[in-house]
Amino acid sequence: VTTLRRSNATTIADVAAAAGVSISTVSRVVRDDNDVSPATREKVQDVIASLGYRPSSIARALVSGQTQILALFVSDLTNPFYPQLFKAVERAAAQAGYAVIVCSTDDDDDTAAHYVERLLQQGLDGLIYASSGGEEDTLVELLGDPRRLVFVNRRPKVTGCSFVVSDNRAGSASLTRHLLQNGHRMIGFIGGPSFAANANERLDGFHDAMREVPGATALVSSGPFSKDTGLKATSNWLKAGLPMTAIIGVNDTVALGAMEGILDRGLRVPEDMSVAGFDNVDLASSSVLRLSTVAQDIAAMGSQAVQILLGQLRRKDRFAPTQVILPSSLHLRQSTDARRE
Amino acid sequence: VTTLRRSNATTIADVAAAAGVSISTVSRVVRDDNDVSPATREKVQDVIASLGYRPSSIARALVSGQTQILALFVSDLTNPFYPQLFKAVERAAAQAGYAVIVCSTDDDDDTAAHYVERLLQQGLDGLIYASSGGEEDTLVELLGDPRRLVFVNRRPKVTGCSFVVSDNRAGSASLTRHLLQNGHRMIGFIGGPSFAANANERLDGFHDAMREVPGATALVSSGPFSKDTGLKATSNWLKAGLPMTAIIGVNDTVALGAMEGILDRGLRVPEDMSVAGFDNVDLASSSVLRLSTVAQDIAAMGSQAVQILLGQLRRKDRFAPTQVILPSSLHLRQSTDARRE
DNA sequence: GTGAAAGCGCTAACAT
DNA sequence: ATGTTAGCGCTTTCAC
Repeated sequence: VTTLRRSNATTIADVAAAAGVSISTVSRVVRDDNDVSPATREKVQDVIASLGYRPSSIARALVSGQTQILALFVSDLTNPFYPQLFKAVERAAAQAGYAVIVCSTDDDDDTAAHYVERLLQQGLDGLIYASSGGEEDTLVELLGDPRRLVFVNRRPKVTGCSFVVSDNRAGSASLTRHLLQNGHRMIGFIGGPSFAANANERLDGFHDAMREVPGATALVSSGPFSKDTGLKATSNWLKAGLPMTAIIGVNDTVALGAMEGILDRGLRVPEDMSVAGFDNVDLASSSVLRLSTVAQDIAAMGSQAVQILLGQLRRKDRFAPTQVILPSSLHLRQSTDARRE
Repeated sequence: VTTLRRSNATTIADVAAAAGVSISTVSRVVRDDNDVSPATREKVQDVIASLGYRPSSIARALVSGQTQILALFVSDLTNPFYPQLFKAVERAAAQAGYAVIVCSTDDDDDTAAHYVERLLQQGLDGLIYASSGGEEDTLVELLGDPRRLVFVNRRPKVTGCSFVVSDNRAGSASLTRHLLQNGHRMIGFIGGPSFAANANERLDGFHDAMREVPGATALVSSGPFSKDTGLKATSNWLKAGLPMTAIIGVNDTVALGAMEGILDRGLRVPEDMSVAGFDNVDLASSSVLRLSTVAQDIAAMGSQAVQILLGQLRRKDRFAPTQVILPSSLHLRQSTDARRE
């Protein structure tokens, strides 16, 4: 019985035949394995080159269980934070010979779970989860091994997993302190969804700083990580006649929405209202925004996540999670230039 | 010889054993194949459910040659056009059971070629190329079959391939005509790199419209699709004292850069200078920009590309490329509100 | 140093 | 309607 389903690609058998050696020898050469005599090695390599042979990762995956594929879970690539993260992840992954599949979860647990199941079936080596929120245990359980997983950006509730996050609380506190020092006494904080640890930490930092100044009033609103959340919270506050003089968005996108709300109302930034955000997205430094923000080292976050993940995948002995907290830094720009006093 | 490399996953053999049927019967049930008696089918399905069996895509791929993996090539995910495109592609792909690998080419042919080689080795069913530029023939050759490829966003130079692009020339012309009607007589066009067909088409459309008005003066500059290109071109023109009253960016990012250049110079948009772009990126509608722009139907572009690609992959008979040109539409906002006369 | 052969988990003839 | 068997392209014992 001859199967005609053959693809046009050269196989290891072709190489072996052409080189007059056995398949195993070719395999050894390809994998840089043990002793192969220099002579045969060279001959095989020549044949490989002339035939343009490339080992099939699929066949390899079937026997090794490794696909050289990583997944990056994000909530929404439309938030400019994620493309920047992706670039860092992609670079590090590509360098190690891994491809990366991007999955948008929209911060929905079911969506994430479905993706994981499908990817597991398709054969995925590891997962970088940038938008953790709810059912992390389910996730770990599905994945079957904490080694295959690194959380990024949002600190997970589950223990025993590796993660790379920013020092959100301290960053937020230092931003808030800056505003307080500039004389602001009523500051609005537009937070994120309650399941997002980074949002909570930033809110905590905000309160930390506000509590240090007697008489300072904190306004807090929250919603999804979107422009609209910033816009609506700001409009509501403004409509209600609340006399705050500064607004902090839980990220730059929310801060942008806040700016829109301010401008739509005919007010100016920073003369009438200071605005600040988080992430230091590319856009923040633009002359059209000049947005003060707490910068995260997104590139480090991405590349470290990959390094940690690949390290865990490699090591077969017992596993200890790596948990890193990256320092954040305050970038002050014109959106918080005005002084109150 | 017993291999102990077994992964913890349930295999088709486990199911067969547990259900007391042969492997092929299980395979038939899984694939919804021909006649299996309702009784056995149900029994097998029960066992599958209770064992949590999931067929290995890798093993499947080895025999079928299909991995259910698509790739999306973009130049730079940091340009907000691409995340929007990705979302459309991802949705359509996921619906059909495909995962999508994103690759950033930075508009570099070598990078793209390397990615293709690696992906081919890893087993990739099809490719959506959103940032075509140079060596398309090499690409098609590498891929081995035009069926596996759909160009998007930029029309390829090679013939015989499917693509989905926007009606860039007409869109650009209608935008330009609008500016001319508003009294602008010296208009700057900041274009993209020469290898990008969409940039060239937009420039052509600009010239089409400008030529219709005697005495209208066209200023043209170009560079990569980046904010910086817009910023620099604008600064140069302004510094040179050129009396243009409107600037068109080849995309919204370039237009944003132009805005920055104008603001940095202490000028206002639109009072001193009208600005317009292309793509209608989410940010364009923001109150901080209110950028007039030629909108592309990005969602349609992405989903149609996937449909076409999957259709081509499915059909094994002879192949005829599908080439679609999506209409673009003018979105006028405040950035072009000022009238000259 | 090299080869033979088993097997990774599945699909697809080919029997029955 | 169901089972048997031969691969898919590779890695990996195990012999020699």
